[in-house]
Amino acid sequence: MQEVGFSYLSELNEKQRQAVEHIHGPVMVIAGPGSGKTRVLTYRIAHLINSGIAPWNILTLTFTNKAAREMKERIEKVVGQRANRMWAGTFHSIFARILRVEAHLIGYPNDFTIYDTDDSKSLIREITKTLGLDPKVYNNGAVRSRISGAKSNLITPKLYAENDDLMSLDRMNRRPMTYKIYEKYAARCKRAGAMDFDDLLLQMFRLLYENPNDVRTKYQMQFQYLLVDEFQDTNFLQFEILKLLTEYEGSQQNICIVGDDAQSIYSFRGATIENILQFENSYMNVATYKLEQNYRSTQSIVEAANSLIKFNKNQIQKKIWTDRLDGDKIKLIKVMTDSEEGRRVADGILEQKNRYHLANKEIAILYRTNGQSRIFEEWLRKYNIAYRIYGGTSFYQRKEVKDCIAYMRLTINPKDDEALKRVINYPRRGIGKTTIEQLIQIADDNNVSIWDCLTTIQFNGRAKQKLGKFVQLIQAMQQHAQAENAYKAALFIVRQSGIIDLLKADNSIEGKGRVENVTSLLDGIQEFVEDDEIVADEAIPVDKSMASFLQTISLMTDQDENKDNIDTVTMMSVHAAKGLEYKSVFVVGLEENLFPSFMALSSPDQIDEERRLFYVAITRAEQYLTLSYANSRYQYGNMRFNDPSRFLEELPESSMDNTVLKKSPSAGFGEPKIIGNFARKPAKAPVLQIDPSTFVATAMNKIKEGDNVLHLKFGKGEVLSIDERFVASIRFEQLNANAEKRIMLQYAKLQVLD
DNA sequence: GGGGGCTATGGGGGG
DNA sequence: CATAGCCCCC
Repeated sequence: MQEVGFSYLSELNEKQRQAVEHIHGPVMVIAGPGSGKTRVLTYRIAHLINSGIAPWNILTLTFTNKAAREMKERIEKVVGQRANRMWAGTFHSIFARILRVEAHLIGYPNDFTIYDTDDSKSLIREITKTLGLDPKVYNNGAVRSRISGAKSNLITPKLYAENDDLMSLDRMNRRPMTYKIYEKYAARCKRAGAMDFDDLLLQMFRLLYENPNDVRTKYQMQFQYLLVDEFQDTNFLQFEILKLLTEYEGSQQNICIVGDDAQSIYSFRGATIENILQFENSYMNVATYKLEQNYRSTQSIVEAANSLIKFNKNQIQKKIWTDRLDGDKIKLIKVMTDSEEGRRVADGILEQKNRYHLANKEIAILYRTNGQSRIFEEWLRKYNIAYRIYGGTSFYQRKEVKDCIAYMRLTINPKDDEALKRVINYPRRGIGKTTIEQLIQIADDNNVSIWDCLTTIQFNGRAKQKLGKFVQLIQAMQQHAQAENAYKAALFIVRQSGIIDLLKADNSIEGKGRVENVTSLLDGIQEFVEDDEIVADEAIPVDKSMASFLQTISLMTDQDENKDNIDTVTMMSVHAAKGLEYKSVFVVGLEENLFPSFMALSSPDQIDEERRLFYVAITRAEQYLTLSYANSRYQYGNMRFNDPSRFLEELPESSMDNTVLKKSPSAGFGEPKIIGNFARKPAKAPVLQIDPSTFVATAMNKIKEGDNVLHLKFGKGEVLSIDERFVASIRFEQLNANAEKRIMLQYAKLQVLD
């Protein structure tokens, strides 16, 4: 066992220490904001490992992949590299990884496609049409969320049709045939070898449930210790899977859940606060620990949060407190228009940067809806403040990027009908609507995928030749994907499909942006292929296939695109800010109909959720909290007038800064112009002082322990050890002295120095 | 089969 | 306002 450099137990308060040391049996930790929840989780895992539990017997389910990665890095500092053999990730990514090995047992290909929300909706639309239903009544978004809700509650299409409550609600909404769409939708996904996000959970459940003797036992034995973060945002199905993993003859039920009912903000996607409330009833002898001391925020902020959350009906009783009496009171910016709000917030940021010497990355602007980002973007650009927007229409949702990805999906899984429909006639190759509709019909009649139709049925006339050429194109792509790495295969796809030529023909600014986006996608794949650093589990062979790339990008969360080393102001939705903290936070758009959202106004439960969301927003702030609202703003083309948010009145007078703000110092800027639609690329790795032209990579068999090496990304370092799989542990000068990077020599960009 | 232009409609949060 | 879907015309 590796010597521990310091005693982690001494870094914990009494309650935290108890939660860390209680390693056997079910444990529930109720953790208020900033109460050291992450610290408890990481030290608990470190403690498990130091107690002799094998890392690969530990499964940690987090809310983002980034959170999992950071947790591993922190644990590594305490117990050393073996920490990397533990399993940690989101529910979706861990289950996807397991299903990639086991899916054939439940009738899916191991190379299954993951359907995103758009794929699901377009499939639902198609089914609605073939059933002869009115697509306006059967709104695909509404139907999708019904199906999603059913799946999240383990309701099969058959059970759905037998469920009076569900059926009568559908009748009330004039959508009585929803159950039929659900049935067809499930069959079509299966036929396409595709899983939607809910399926990653549902099929994982099926896998365990239907294979009780072998597979279920295997994973029960594997995951002896379970930790679940943000438990308040799990749904019924997720809890059922956890139960399957922990409930068996002789189980010690070593499950530790961490959460805060006051921060439950995902009921719209099926999360139920019931899970946290029912946990104590689901297991025998649950030990509960409440973490109530807030180490993050100052008095004003904690007081405001406490006062606010009291307006909610139901909650687990707790008293959040802080001993940080320093810090400013909460400022409120009141303005007439949304544009003015943008300017005043930018002013505020500039002022804080000057007065308190804040770095950009210590500041965040949080909003209720992603659409609000544009105005702040304009003003920050005007003020030359570097910013980064998370979420919203992300890079991978851009049309040109999705088109390329659809070809890749089709190459990996030709049964993927949604991908096929997207590209069969893009770029144009003379396969028209009629032909495609016929194809869909034939596929449906024979209950096979469209691809199977294309390759088995003889067509006549014009269509025959055109369809034949398309099949040949995809087959050529498949051959390249087999023979070459993901980058080269992607390059072939982008060129041979004709996409890149088509985009290059458009010389407008937008057109150039699209070409740039495709280039960025290719760069991203190359980076994926060439990356020599191991960040995931050592136990699992590194998979650099195109299928692996596709899985990675479809399960990325908004926070996962974060590159910490870039000094930018963060802009994101409050939902996306969950779990994060900033020295200074601006929560903007505090108006009725916006925050709380107009969608929530009719239901007290939904207002409570909006309030919890606001609670999450203000508790992200460590030291400076600024709130703002505008009397009027443009929404969907119209000027709207809204009252200040009711939540503002729920904050205590004593926390608020009531001094009248001086007129903004920068009133000379005038109204911002709307600047063109710039392509937003994923952030590149930071620039290093290494000259690539003099860099010569050393062959892997020439690198040995004790060598001083130069790495293109991490700079100078020393090779500490090399294991049997040619993974080198290297300590880099410019990184934290405790952090060792594990570099795969097979892909390494290392130069041995004399 | 392809393209252009018009209209209706949505309108939130995300793995 | 943005966009999807539709109709109509070539």
